[in-house]
Amino acid sequence: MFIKETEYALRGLVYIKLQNLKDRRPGTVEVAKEIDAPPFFTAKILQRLVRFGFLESLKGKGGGFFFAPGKPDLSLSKLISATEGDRSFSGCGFGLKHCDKNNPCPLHEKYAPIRESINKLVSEETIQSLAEKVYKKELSPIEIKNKKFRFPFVVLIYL
Amino acid sequence: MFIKETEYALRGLVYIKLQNLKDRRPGTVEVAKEIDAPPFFTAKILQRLVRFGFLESLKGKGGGFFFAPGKPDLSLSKLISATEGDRSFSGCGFGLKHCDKNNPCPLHEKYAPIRESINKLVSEETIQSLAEKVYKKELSPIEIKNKKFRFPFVVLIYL
DNA sequence: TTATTAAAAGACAAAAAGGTCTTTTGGTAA
DNA sequence: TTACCAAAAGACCTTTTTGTCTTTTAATAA
Repeated sequence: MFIKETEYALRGLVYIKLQNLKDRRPGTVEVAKEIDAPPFFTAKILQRLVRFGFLESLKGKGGGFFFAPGKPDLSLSKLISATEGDRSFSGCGFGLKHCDKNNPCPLHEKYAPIRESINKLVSEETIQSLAEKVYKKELSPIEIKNKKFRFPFVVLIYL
Repeated sequence: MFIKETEYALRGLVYIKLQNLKDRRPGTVEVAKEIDAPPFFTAKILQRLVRFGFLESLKGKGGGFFFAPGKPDLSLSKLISATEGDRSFSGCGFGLKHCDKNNPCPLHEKYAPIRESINKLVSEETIQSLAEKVYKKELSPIEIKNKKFRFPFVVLIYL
């Protein structure tokens, strides 16, 4: 499971990109509300993402967050590495420090292909590609605990 | 990524079962050393596993931990549910509270099959089946930070 | 240039995870 | 029955994660 920061970052970025596609620049309060995350915490996380260089921001009236037009897409893999640190993607698929074909753990044989699928997924998919998918579909709002959300709760690949 | 408790539990249980196969009942100190985990913390975790009913223990001289002979195998899935709580296996493959065929997140289509493989793996494999694999192979010791380990560092399925 | 808006910065606090240690309890063997 | 051994119980501590809030800085519009 990802830590919350990764979860909120992932959801937040996809939401921001989705709004960008509609020529909008959402702010922290809007983002937090739409992705169902704590507002102040969301603000802090978005700040970090800006410092990472993943995202641009503008202060003042009409300000908000947006992706720089020229930049290449941000893969999930890069985002996850940034927010999760060494926790994730530590060589072997299991988080084992020392597990490979020569020193396999008893799960190695069966998990290796799964691991590869995951690697493929997170390196091929990007924040932008996910936002595009949502943009094209325009999902109907769903209700959770008396709140309505139109934005899909993207993304917590966990186990 | 699993929390440490799950990681140590998984490794510890497989190690204990492996020793049981050799008619031994290892104690906390031995287990901790072999799986490279903090001794006191390992003790606490093994205690919890006994309370869960996954494992038996015997106090006093010659005491230690062992699996009750009659009992059915313990699937990884059951163990993980116990140690991780609601964190894991929350319906949808992504940890999304509300994501399915009808309300898919933009990753749903590509992650669903991965998720299924993982579910299959953790429900089919058991502590005992993993221990058997190790038992039959008797892996050569590997060296990590000037320490030698013969027991494979099982199991931290993470992303 | 002033008022307003919104992000940046950073202090602070609460909760959860990770880890340590001491005391108690229940066995074993001599 | 005594000495000893090893797990059980639980108090306690540290670190990390999660979350809140205030102050500062920068941009915009009037």
